[in-house]
Amino acid sequence: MDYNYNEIEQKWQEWWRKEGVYHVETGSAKPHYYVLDMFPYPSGAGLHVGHPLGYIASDIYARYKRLQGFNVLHPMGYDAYGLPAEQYAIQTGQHPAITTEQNINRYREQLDKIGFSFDWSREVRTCEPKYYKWTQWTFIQLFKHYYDNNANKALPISSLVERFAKQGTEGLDAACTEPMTFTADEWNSWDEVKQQQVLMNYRLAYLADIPVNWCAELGTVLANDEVVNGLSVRGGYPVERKLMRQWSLRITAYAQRLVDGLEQVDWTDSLKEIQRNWIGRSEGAAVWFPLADNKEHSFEIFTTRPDTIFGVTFMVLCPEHELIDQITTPEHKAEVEAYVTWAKNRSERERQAEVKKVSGVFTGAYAINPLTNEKIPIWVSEYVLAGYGTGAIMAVPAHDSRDFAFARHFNLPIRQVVALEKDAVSDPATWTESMDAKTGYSVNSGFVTGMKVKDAMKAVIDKIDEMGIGHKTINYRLRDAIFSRQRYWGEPFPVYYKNGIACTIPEECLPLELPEVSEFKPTATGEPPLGHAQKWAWDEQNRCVVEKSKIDNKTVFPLELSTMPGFAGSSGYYFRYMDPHNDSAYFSKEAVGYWQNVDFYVGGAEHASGHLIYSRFWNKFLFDLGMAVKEEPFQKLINQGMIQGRSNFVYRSKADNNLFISKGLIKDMNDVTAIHVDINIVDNDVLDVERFREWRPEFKEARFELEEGKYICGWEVEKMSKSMFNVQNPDDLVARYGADTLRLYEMFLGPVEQAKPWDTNGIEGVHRFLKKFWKLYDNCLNASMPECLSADAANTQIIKQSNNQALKVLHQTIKKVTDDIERFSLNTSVSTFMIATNQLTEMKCVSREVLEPLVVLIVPFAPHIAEELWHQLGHETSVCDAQWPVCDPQYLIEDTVKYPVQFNGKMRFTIDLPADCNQADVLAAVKAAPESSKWLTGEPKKVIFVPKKIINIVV
RNA sequence: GCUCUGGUGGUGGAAUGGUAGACACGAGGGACUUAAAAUCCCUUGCCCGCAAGGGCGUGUGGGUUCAAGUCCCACCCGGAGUACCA
Repeated sequence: MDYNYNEIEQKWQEWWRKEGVYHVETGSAKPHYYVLDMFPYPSGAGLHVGHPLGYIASDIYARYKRLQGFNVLHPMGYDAYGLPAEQYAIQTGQHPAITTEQNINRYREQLDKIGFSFDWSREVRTCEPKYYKWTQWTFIQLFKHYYDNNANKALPISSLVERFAKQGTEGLDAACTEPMTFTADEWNSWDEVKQQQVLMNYRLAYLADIPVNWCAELGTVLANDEVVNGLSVRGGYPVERKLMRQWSLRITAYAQRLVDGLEQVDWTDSLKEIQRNWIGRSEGAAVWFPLADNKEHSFEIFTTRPDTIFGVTFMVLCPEHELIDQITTPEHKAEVEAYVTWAKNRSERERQAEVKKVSGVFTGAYAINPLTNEKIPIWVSEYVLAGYGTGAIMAVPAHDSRDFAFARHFNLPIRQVVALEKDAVSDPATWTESMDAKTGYSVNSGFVTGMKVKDAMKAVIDKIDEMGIGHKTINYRLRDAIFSRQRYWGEPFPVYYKNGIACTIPEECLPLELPEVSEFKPTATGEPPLGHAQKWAWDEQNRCVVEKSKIDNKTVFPLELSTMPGFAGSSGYYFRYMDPHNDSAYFSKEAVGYWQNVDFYVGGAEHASGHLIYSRFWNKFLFDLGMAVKEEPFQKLINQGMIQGRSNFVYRSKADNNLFISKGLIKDMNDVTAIHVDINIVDNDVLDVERFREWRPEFKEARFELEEGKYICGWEVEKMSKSMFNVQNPDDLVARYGADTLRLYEMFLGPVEQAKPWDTNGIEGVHRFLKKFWKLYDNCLNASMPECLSADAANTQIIKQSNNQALKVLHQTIKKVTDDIERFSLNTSVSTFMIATNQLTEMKCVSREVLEPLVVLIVPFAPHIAEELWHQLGHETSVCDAQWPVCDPQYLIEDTVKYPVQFNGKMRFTIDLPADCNQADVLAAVKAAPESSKWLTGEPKKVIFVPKKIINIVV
């Protein structure tokens, strides 16, 4: 019987569904294991071959764990809110919910064909009210909590209110936007509006004025990558930096815990490094510098190099700094204002793209160095960022490369205060770059001169502390997360405004459902799309959403018009899978108590600094509330590499527009134009010329210069995109080769974690392998298995002997495949299966003792063929519940070792020797070998012998 | 600029300091076939050589080691991310 993959795969997919083979129960005597994929955004383009790469890897692991006896949670869902559906809605009027539903159905169809072991009864969609109810609920909790640095956790706002009423800010150490000090009397004297304003300073979800890219023409805020040269990508309208009142999450309160938590998780060092860099913890000092003209006033700077304070030759403020207006002298006013206006309107992207262009302006004002009493000029420049530290720096051009570039550009003095050796001082005028390293000794530095850099840092901090002008401090580059979007297709905020005060709707009234709108665009007055909703006001008495016309600001109030960003719904979705249908809680105590956290998480590296930070923050907050039981959500994590496209090209003659020249025949690339050609009409770089002529009307009359009867295309690795005609759809491959082949091939392509170009050129080989694998079983199943097992007496000895060899192959395979899965080297396990199959075929193995465990080994990789063969071998229950075979080392023992013999580290020949040889035996054998005479004359200088590995003779 | 990551045959890749190129693809040759498909067998890193054999070889240049694709230093090139982070 032939390997009829289409029939087999369909049959078992249906059977698995019917039998509920992948249904998972919470709470079982078995050990639990949670395998999660980053859920996809269901785009209109459908699934491409890059998505399944990670899903297949995690499915292999999930199935492997199940075969080892674990109760495995392996769910899937959709990150269903997002911009593309909304953009499509604006263009066509089609409701994003409809588009999203269609796309989800398409994704599901594609996923189903690949044979994943997902428990679909646990599916979540972030855009469904019963799901986003809990996103909104979490937001309300964030709103109702603040971060107490002494308790080192989130605490209820109500306890903060009590504290303020009793003792004001006395003894309070809490995360906040602006530091505040007030007494209990002051607090109690304030009206509700003022009190609420103060509380907003502490809430973990808070409103603040944030600079955003505002495009008046589009009536919306744009992301950095939607702005180029100050114009919107869409439409080319002007974009300005504007302060807007936005919801933010005080993720910075958790910065230290986010750094510390990395110690507990099993992630790659590079990923941890990315996160550490993103959080950007840096130790340094805050120092107050008084103004020269008004010594009563001073401003705060942050520096990581307090030891270099004797080398300060100028100060720099960011263009947003509030001090600029006050200190700029009249003669510099015009120039400074012009610069500030220009710099403020530049996007962050622009500022960063032009690193090497130095710009800035002198304010005319001076500060006093508190340690030297020197008068130093104050400049303004965009290289100092408002969002980091205090937005002001002390510039030490000799020891900071950016300060150095600035000083050179504006001819400011440069003074060396650190040297590698105590007397190795040179003239900075001769330098080509600054000396940034934190090594060496302080020079020209008053009381720290001669100290090591590290000691000088400490000495300066102690000194400024003593003088009361500064202190040691820690800064993080992590910023609070802006949580408002001026969009339609997202979670509504459960917030209404009572005389300007933000109030959350009662938790019992959740979810607050996304209202219908007449248009998905912003309103004419620049309000977000929810401004179009007629029924979008909160009736406090009746606790329901009512018509906007009923707003009286007494009992009916306006609702928030912004919606939440994409990361809102994806930050805690892994909890919901544990208990997806719970209507009374986010998830039950029992469910989280059983599953704990995600054991193994697979997803793209592009989420290294976004999703993975937000999720960890979300989890820690829920941990503080006593809901999550683990501080870290994702115990082990791997990133699947990006799949790049492999484009094909045809070459059109510049002299003749209908003539296409095969790649090998082109003499000069300048004579031809390379044109992208659809990879679906190219096979192993050979163009199907007939299909090419049909492909597009302009190629109908195409003529070809062929080499050996073939048109050979060129190729290049590029991004996978429609415009380059290099998109590969998994369905086509499943139809042509079957899901098992696709699964194996995606793994065979290379290490899961590495980026690689997609190329179907090798898929035939994997498909051939499955055919061979099938044949290995088909041969003996046709010959009727039982007879193969119990051969008559005359053959027993022969069968036993060949069986021993086959068992050795089996156990080698068990060992290798198990090890490979454990270290996610899935490409090499596929090779191992190929080797085993070739060897067993050659041995004509017919032993059930060998072939049955082998079927179980391949289940994670190729579940369909495995289930079919399992049943053909006489089983009635699913192979998914079989037992993972265990390697028996007795079959792996080798009697002889093939020793490579090296002379001076160069391999010259090999020699077969008994495994228990010692160095003397091996050396004697080598000396006796005829090949040695060429290399060995006289006694060896030295012999290195590594038992069972190698012998190296130094002559 | 910064961060991460990669660089091995014609291609994808293998090799946990110990025989570089496993396993595949492609290519070439052959068997089977009326033919094709399918299948099977052989060859296939580069150079010299009829061969035996030898030399070279993991981006480049150094270094450590009996031994380096693997470890260290410097550099070159590609990919991804990015918030000039004081």
